[in-house]
Amino acid sequence: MRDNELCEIRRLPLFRAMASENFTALTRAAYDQTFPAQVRLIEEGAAADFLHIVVEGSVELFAGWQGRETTMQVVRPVSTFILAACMKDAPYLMSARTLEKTRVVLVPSVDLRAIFRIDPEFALATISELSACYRSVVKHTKELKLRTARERLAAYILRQAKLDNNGPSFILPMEKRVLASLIGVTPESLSRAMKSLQDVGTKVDGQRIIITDHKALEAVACPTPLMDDPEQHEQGLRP
Amino acid sequence: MRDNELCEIRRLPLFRAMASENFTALTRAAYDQTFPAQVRLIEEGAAADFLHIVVEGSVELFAGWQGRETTMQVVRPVSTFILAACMKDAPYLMSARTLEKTRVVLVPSVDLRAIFRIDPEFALATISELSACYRSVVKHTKELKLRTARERLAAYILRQAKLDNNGPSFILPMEKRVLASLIGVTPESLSRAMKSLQDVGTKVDGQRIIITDHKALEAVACPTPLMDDPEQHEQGLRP
DNA sequence: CGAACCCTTGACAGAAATCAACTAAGGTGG
DNA sequence: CCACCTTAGTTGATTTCTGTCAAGGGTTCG
Repeated sequence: MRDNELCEIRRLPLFRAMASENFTALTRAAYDQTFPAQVRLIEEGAAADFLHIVVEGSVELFAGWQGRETTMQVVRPVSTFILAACMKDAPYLMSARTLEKTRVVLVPSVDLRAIFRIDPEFALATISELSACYRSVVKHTKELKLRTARERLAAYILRQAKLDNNGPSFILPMEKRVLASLIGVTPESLSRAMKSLQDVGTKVDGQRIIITDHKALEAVACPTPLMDDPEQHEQGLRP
Repeated sequence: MRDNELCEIRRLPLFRAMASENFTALTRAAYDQTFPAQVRLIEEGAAADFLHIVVEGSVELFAGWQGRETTMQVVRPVSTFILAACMKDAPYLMSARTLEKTRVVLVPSVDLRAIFRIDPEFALATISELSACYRSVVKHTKELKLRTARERLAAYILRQAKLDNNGPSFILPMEKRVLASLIGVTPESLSRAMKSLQDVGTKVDGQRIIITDHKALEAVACPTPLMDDPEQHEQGLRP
């Protein structure tokens, strides 16, 4: 594994405080790999053998049932995913696939579980990370149950703009059909929702979203920290 | 606090393995209280001062936004709730109210955070508990996005019957309007969904649900461990 | 150049919310 | 003990929203 990545991983909240020798032990057993787009990394129901860390690219977490499929989360660098399954040694609840060319570091979950038993700092960091993950899903669920499709889209746009330095425009970080599934609608419905937001301060030009009237958009989304503020782990660490 | 409750709390996975003196320290600072029905225990957005443990009765976790409201979870004895907010010292994402006369034990979250720093066993148990909480919400979210209202109701009925010794009938453990909100529909829609399930092996008599054709109901719900199996913490500890 | 694939648009169907009325059950106070 | 009131639940009529199906434009990639 390249030193470069090791440093970035080490900087993650999850690994920042642990003892050096334990970090070394963890990453010695780990390996990193680069995948092309649309590669399945994880199949839901399988045993949780590896903690995954996205170093470059992006990964879609999704779930299926009876021929239906839905996007649960999109993970960007540098972040981990499926920590909970690893910690409980339980089957993955979600599948994962790369959305683009993606570099992933895989840490064997047996090593993880061994090390959080001997490194209190790592155990504390794990608690913090899991709490953040939990709170993220709760926010996602609240949004699904409390906001309409149009409101969810408006809120997403405001969140994404904020992450992108709060500029007046940004490029969607995923395909629209993935975004549609993430916010819980069909691509057709997303398309119509986008259109309907053009009356309230939004312009769409391909993958670019332009906010022309921030106040008007906020009037639709009514953002609140209890649904819209990202948990610390969510945006990942930018290089 | 009564010895009786102390024992039950001590038996919880979260507290089972920790050192005795730490458990004593935790519970010395704690106090227990009994509330009538419909009392607000927690307001979303408030600081997470106490870990709550339901000892008797039941508590509804719910969230609101813009005048709308939705039930996120119903907690029954003996279980904890809002652990994640306590661990991160972050604002509660959900409100809580008693559904009936309920006895709750309150553990100051400062003490919690102090003790998981010095008691590795407690830290490990916390990791396990948080992972289970995370996985529960993921399952709830998957269900909302992948199943229709009718399918969610069918799945709920099968899960609840299983918890109730897999008998041919059971009593709904909450009011129907609360169940409706939990599965993400209006009370009117729940009522119609119940009716529509009468064609596929279900009978309803007030609060009692009778399963007359388990196979037929399963054909609607298509239960899968990845959505329908409870995480260990969910059903609580029965006395 | 053709073949996918993504996105959009339109027409339609289906699901669920809303609004309103009515029943039934439980609790309160006379 | 009964009349009254409140509230949960049901049912029907209607509207709104979202999904489905089908078609067409535009892009990318082999």
